Amino acid sequence: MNTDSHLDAIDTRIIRVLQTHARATFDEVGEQVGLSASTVLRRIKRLEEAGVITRYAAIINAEAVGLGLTAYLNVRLEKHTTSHKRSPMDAFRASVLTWPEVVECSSLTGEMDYLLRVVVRDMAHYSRFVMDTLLRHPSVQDCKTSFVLDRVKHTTALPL
Amino acid sequence: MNTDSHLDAIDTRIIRVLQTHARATFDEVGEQVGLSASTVLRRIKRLEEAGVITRYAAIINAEAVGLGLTAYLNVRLEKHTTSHKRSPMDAFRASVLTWPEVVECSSLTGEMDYLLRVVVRDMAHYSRFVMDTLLRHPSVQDCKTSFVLDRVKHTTALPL
DNA sequence: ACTGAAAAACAAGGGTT
DNA sequence: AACCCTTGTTTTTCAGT
Repeated sequence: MNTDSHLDAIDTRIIRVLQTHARATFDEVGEQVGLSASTVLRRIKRLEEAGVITRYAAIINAEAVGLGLTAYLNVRLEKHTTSHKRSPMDAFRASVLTWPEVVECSSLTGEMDYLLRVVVRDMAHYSRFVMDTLLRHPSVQDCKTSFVLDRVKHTTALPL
Repeated sequence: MNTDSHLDAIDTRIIRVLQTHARATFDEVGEQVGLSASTVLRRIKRLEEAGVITRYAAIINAEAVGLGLTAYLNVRLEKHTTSHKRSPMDAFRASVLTWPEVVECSSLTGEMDYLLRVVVRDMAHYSRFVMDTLLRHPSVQDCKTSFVLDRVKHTTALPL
């Protein structure tokens, strides 16, 4: 989790390959960057240990697995601590981590406190999530939904 | 790219493993789901060919590679076609695909037309992107930025 | 630091139940 | 549809440059 992991040009090129082809063999990566498989192996291991590469993910077509609806949800929390134990913020964060529908959650500058990306099967499921789970949460004051009509671009690759 | 790829319980479990461990060997996946490596291989190949698994991605720690600032950008487009060639929508979409800072872009219901997630090195870079690129685009009417203060949750794994 | 060779592990296809 | 077995490939270690 280092902030300055002093990557050289070859590390950057290796990362670029793995961002789109995470199952490439060390030989294949080596061919792309002009290095032997064993050297590539050592560099990738170093990047993993330094926390630069955090994990490898298969990217799944949501519609193909029956998850046809995604929404962005702006959430505003209560401003006051009702209990002496912990803040609404901490309670909300802990809950978000347990809700599988929420695939992404960030705290933001601006009027709304959090932006969630929520992926569900259909509108019935979405409605249940908002009514029965989100709005019932004691930390949540209100929320605003925007449904995704079309995904124009969706990459997991950072601009390197 | 099928919408009904009739996945059985084992396909679902294989996907769950690969979503978080995309470089696992077929043996390792097989151990998790109780199947032999060759059977797992055939099922994964089938999922790839059916477009259920679209690709494999190494997930990179943005801060560790010097990309410390991420922002959500709500964009509203011009409503009128100024040229007879194509709509502002098409022009905007085509441009978004060429802007590397934009890692995510969806069209939404609600007041704003598009939501972008933008990842950059620092505020200077962000400012340049908005002033010199985004707002200069002929299709763009206006935009509103929310900066990410903290990532509470960020998974690439769908809730299966 | 990188390479190349050698051993161990793995992938991938065919035959069998 | 799944398993086992076999062959070719890949990973991983290690001595050498």
